[in-house]
Amino acid sequence: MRSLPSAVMTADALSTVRTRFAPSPSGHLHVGGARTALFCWAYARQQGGKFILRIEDTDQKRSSDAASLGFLRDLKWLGIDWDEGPEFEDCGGGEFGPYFQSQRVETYTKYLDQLVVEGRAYYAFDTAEELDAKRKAARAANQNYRYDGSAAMALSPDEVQRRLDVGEAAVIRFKLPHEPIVIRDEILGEATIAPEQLDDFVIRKADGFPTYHFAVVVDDELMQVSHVLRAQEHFMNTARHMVLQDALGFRRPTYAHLPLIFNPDGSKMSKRDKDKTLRAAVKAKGIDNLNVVFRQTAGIDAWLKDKDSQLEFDSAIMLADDLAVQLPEINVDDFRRSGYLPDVLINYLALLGWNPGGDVEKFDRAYLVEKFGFDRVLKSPAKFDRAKLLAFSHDAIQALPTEEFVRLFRAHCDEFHPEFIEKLSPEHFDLLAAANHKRSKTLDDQVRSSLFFVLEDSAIEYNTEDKNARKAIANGDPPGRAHLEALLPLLEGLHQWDVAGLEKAIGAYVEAQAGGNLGKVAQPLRVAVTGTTISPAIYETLAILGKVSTAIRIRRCLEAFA
RNA sequence: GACCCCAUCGUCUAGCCAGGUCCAGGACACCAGGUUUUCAUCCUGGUAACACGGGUUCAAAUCCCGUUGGGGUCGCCA
Repeated sequence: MRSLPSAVMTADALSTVRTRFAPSPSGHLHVGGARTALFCWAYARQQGGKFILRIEDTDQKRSSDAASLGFLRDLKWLGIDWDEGPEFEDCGGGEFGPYFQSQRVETYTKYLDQLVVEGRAYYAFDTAEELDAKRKAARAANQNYRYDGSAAMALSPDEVQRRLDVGEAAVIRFKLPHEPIVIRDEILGEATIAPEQLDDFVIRKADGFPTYHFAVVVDDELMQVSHVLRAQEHFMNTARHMVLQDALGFRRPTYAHLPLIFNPDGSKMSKRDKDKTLRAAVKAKGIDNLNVVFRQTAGIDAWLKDKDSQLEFDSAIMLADDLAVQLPEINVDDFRRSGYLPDVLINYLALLGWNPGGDVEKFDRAYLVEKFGFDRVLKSPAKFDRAKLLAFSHDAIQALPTEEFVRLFRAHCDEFHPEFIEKLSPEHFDLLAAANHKRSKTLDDQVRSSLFFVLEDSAIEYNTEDKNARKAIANGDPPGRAHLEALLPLLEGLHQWDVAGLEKAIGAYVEAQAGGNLGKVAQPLRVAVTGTTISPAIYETLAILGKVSTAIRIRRCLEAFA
């Protein structure tokens, strides 16, 4: 270990790198949060420091334990492990806890009291309604609203105490100093904020909890956070945090504000986007066409009207199914369900707002850890491009050895599509997985087209109007229909029902009756067993399906197209 | 509206800080052709950007100023 030059050891410098990811536990981990966590983690790992996870649950209205657990799993799935924080599997713990802000209220109160005693903060008794009215009035008059603390500060200490004693609701506000505030940011550079741009902001809510600004500042100090990496929407907040640090005599961490991640249409990528999609679909279809379950669900009207309200996860899935709309993937968990590999998501996310320079864009965690630096983080927002993510996924899936793909596909089905595990023998499942490998872009994208394997024979539908199906069955000389009729007894008499046996038998038929053109025979077969022209290679498809189902489906198909 | 930040192909971006090697490179998407028993791949080729206007300079995508455009913030949310 070499020692640092003494010049670096200023009062503000924290010698050990400690980064933190500090989400509020509302809902799942979304991709923006995941990227912030990723960069925090990568920087800590690179510097041999610590990565801390802290749960910012100071909003009693929103917090829920189940939600906070959900994204711990998401983080682990991405391969982002934390040294300190909530204990989960082999992560968490640490000597600077508790890591849930709701359990640190006493600590905040101590510092809050200190500021009040020192005259740097004061009680204020305005109601939310009063403030709201003033804000609206200011806006109507085209004026900037700033809180006027003169009335609150004019209150004598005795008067304040008396009103507190009778239980009047009060917040504590920070008395903003009058000097300009210079924000230094590793990514954005320097910005000077005039004190008039800020006002005496609330640091303790009426319910006794600190506001975000206060809790962040206290915790970052106490947890010895050296580097704060967070989304750019917090840039202005930095000024508030800095004046609080000064008032409290705290050290100043290094700040780095990350560019935002947008939807392709330029709107901010939000967890509300799913509900937005659903509302639009409901409105387009008309509420009367909704499934009765939903029409009768209490609150569906309120949900339709309130842009901020969110449906429960299961309800959203059901409604999307009912409306036949695809919900946008927003959360890490959504991408997991969609069959993306964690390494792929990590790689793509890392490229949003950062890159290692040159033409390199495929890399793993180790490379990110080695190369990550604030100097290569972009300043402007990036749009999330699902097509590019899909392309990355495709490459990664194709690079997998087939045995590995089979293993991952089985794990994916275990969790999300158990019917494939239940209805197929282990051997046939493996054959299906292997047959799907080279057609797959994700672990999930061939599930829909493979459904015919697990459906009842009678559930296969033949759409005689379908152009491709008609072409396969009715066209040609002889037409596909004739091939099916000829093949039926041949297949029913086949003893070796596996890929090799089928290839031999059908291959021979093709040579003799279809001029060696496999497509002439494979396509009718495909339509017969799937109802569509889409399936894995035909021999694999038939081998997995089995002789009985194949024969039944060929008969049904011939009837349908008769 | 006020303040702060930003600005290269449709998208993510390299190049900019240390001006010339950039009539701007890569990837995704798109288009055309080819391979393939379907689908999906795969191969080859192509279209496509320095927001605009002024400066500085022998020379500007790169430096400066302005305009325009985009974003963020302005909560007892975080």
